[in-house]
Amino acid sequence: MSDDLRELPLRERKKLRTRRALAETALRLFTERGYDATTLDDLCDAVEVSKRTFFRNYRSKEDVALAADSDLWSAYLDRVAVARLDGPLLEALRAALNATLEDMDPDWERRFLATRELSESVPVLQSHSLGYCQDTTRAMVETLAGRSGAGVDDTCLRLTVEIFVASWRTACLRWTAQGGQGGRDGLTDLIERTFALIPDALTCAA
Amino acid sequence: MSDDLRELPLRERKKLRTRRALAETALRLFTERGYDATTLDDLCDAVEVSKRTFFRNYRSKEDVALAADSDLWSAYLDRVAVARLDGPLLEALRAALNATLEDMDPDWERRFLATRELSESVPVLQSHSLGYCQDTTRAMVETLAGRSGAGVDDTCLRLTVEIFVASWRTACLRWTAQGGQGGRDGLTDLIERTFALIPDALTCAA
DNA sequence: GGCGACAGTGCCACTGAGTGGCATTAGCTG
DNA sequence: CAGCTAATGCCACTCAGTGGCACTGTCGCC
Repeated sequence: MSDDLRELPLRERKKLRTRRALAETALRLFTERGYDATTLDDLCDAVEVSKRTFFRNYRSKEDVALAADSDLWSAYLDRVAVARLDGPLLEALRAALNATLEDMDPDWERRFLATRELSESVPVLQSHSLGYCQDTTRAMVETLAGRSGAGVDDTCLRLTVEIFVASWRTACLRWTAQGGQGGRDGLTDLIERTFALIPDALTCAA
Repeated sequence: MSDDLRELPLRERKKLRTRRALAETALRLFTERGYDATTLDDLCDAVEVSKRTFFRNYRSKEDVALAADSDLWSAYLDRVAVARLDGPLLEALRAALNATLEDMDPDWERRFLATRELSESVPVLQSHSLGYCQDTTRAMVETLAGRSGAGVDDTCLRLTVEIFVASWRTACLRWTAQGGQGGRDGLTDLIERTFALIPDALTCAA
């Protein structure tokens, strides 16, 4: 994931730099001044880019705020697409998630925590973030269904993926509430414990 | 739920009528012309209301499109708040959902199906709709946690509710894909079958 | 090394969602 | 009928997001 490759054409390098500066500065401004209180003009001013350029890099104000989320999901999808995935699906998906988390850029963790905190406190970001989860779910179901042929019940497959994502979000929520305690390992740990709770969750009494 | 009560003060009646006209017309226009292609000015023109009045009734363009969703969730929350809920929580939540569905206004079913179809095809509505689910989840966890004291593990409780919502959405997705086949009973049926699939979903192989 | 092609950018004008303020209307009350 | 107040209409404004066009820095080619 650490693609600091200076071996790109100069144009690509510049563009990538701009992309990163936008995401980085956006996260800082949104956190410092608040999401609504920060206009895109403010952001573009700070990065010294025109608004038009912003929209060539990100589709919306929400998108740039959730860049760290997006990075994770796209890395995860890539991995699932090529991974072997043997044994119980739910377990395999979790293993792939752990592997993806370990492979993320060292700086990603900090950005991700800030993004999660922001997302918790801004409803529109929350919704948008859930939209990402949904898109990822859909893509995963397609990938997995295509791979195992028509042998697997579609509803069952979808349900598995939905439960996977629900567990991830539950773990993630707690991690964020703890201020990202334990860093990446802490998160992995919470994921493991949350998944272990699933059987209890199905049977626990009111 | 069928609150066609003509026994309200005249002012309230008018306001309610406007609210309903907005939701009804919005659903029709969004379906006929497309969500993006319909501006709020178009809608307000059709209902003969000022845009200012629209925003006194609904918080956003997405809100009015998802009014049927909102109706369901708010009715469901009301029920969960007063229901008895004995036995396994997941089962109790499902029973409460069935009961809520049965109690919905006769016309609600049609509106809901149209809303679901719209939501499937418009990303921003999809996200917003997921936001509703999330808000409902949060509210339910609070209600349930408050009721059973500190005896229940918070993470486990949340996980249960998340799995409940995930199952509902999976059932709902299929119902919508089938064009609402079987109406309300068909939906209830799908819900039952989807919930029955949960154990399989946890163990099914890749 | 100069030169054309072209991706990426800046600038400008525009649409449409959403808000605040204030005057006006219409329903309620005595 | 007169007075109160909630609801509405109207107007002006901010800001997200888009389309068009001119410009410039980078790359490839001779």
